Amino acid sequence: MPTHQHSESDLNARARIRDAALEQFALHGTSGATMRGIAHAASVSVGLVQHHFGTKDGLRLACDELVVEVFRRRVLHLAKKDQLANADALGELFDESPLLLRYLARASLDGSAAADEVFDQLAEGTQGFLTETWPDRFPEGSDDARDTATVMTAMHSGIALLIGQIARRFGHEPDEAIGSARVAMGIMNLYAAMGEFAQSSTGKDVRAAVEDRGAGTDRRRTRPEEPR
Amino acid sequence: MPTHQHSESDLNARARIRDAALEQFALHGTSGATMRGIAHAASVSVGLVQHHFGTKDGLRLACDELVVEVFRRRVLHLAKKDQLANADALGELFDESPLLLRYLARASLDGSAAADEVFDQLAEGTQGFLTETWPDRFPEGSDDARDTATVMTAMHSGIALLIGQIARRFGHEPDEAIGSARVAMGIMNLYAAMGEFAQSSTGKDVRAAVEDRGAGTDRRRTRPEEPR
DNA sequence: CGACAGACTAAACAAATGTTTAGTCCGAGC
DNA sequence: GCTCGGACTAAACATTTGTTTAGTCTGTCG
Repeated sequence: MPTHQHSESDLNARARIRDAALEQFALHGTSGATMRGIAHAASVSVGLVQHHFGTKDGLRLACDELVVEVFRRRVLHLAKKDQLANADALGELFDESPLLLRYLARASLDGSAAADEVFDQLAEGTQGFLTETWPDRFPEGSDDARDTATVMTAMHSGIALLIGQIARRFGHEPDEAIGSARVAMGIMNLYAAMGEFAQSSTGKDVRAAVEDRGAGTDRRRTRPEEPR
Repeated sequence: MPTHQHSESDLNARARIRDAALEQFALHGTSGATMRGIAHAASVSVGLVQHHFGTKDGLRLACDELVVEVFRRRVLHLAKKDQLANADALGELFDESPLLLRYLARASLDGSAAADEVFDQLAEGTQGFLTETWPDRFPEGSDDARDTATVMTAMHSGIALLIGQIARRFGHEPDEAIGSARVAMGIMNLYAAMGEFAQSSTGKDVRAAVEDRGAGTDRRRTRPEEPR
C-alpha cells in the first residue's frame, strides 16, 4: 500500500527507500528502526541507503521533509474547500495515511521540527475556520482565535493520535475507523453536550474561576498553594 | 524532581532504578533508552538493574505496572470529587507528572497493554460524568454514552499529548502550561462555539450526513466511492 | 563463629547497530 | 572505444547493545 500518491514499485530506489524508512520510523520509532530493516523493506542494500541519504539522521530528515510537504498540500486542499473544521473531513485527512500520522506522533514526542511545522499548519487552518465562522467571537488575529485554534487542533489531533484506542473500544481493527461515522457522531454529541455545559452555570463558574486565576499570563504554581 | 509521591533519594535501589527507567523510557522511548543509561541515571551498576528486573523488557513491564497503578489512584480520586470532566482538573492530573504522560504516549504508540488500561480507566470515568450530567442524553451503559466518552477522552488526552505544541504556540516553556488558565479557557471557548455549531443547520447537516452513512456498524470504505 | 542469602559490582560476551571502504555494473558524453 | 560518474553491492569495522558470569560485600539466622 503506497504511503501517498504514486502507485507502487515503479518508484526509483531513492523514493522507495524513503517510503520504507517512513514506515519503519512510524512503526518502531527513530531508534527502533534499523538501517538494515529499512534496506530490507526497500529491497536494497544497506550501502545504497547511505549512498542516497548519508546517515540515518539524514534519512530521518528526508522523511520529515516529505511529511511536511504532504501535509502542506492536504491542509491547503481542505482549507480551500472550507472543510478543515469538519470533523469528518479532518478524520479522512488522517485516515488516508495512518502511517504518516504515527510518524508525526512519534516526531512530536521526539521534538522534531517537522511535527511543529505540521501542527502549525493545522492550527492556522483551524484558526481561519474559527474566524470565518464567528468573526465577532474570534476576531482575525486575536489571542482568543489563536488560543482556541491551538487547543482545538490539539484536541482533534488527539482523536487521530489515539485512534488505536478508539478503534479498540469500538471493536474495530486498528487503523480502520478514524473516518468512521461513529467517531464523527461522538464528536458532534460531545460538542452539543459540552456546548451547553460551557454556557451553563457550572460552566460559567469554571470560566470565572479560570479567569480569576489570571488568564493569559499566569505561570504554573504561581498561585498561592490551595490547601487540599 | 520525584515522579510521584515519595520524597527523593531515600528510596531503595529497586524503586530508584524503576523511576530512572520510567524517565528514560519516557524521554527516549523503549528502544532509545539503554540499560547503561538507566543504570547511570539511578547511580547503580548495570548488573543491579538486571538483578532486580531480569531483562530490559521486565523493567519496562514494571514501569507499566507503576504507571497503571498511579493513574488508577488519581482517576479514582478525581472521580470521587466529580471533577473528572472538569477540563482544568484533568489538566492538573497530567500536569503533575509530564513524565508519566510522555511514557503513556509512547506506550500507546508502541501498543503496550498499560496504555490501553489507563485509557479505559479515563474513559470509564468520563462516561460516568456524561451519564450523571445528562442522564437522558447519555443513558447509563448506552452506546452513545460509551462512544462519546471514548471520543472525549481521546480529545482531552490530545491536549495532554500535544502540550508541548500548545506551550510552544503559547510562548511557554515546555511542560509548563497544561494546567494553564489559557488552555482551560481555550477549551471552554471551543465548547461554547462548537456547541452552537453542532446544533446549527450546518451541524445538523453533518450529523445527518454521518447518520446517513450508517452510524454504528459501517466499515471504512464500505460506502460507494463518491466521485471526487 | 559460620554459613547463607541477597544486594551489589566489574568484567567478559555475543549479537546488533551505524558507518566506512572497496569494488562492480552500466549508461551518457566525448 | 573509452572513460567517467552515479547507482548499487558486499564485506569489514568500530561501537554500542542486552545479557551472562564470576565475584565481593554485608547483614542475619542458627
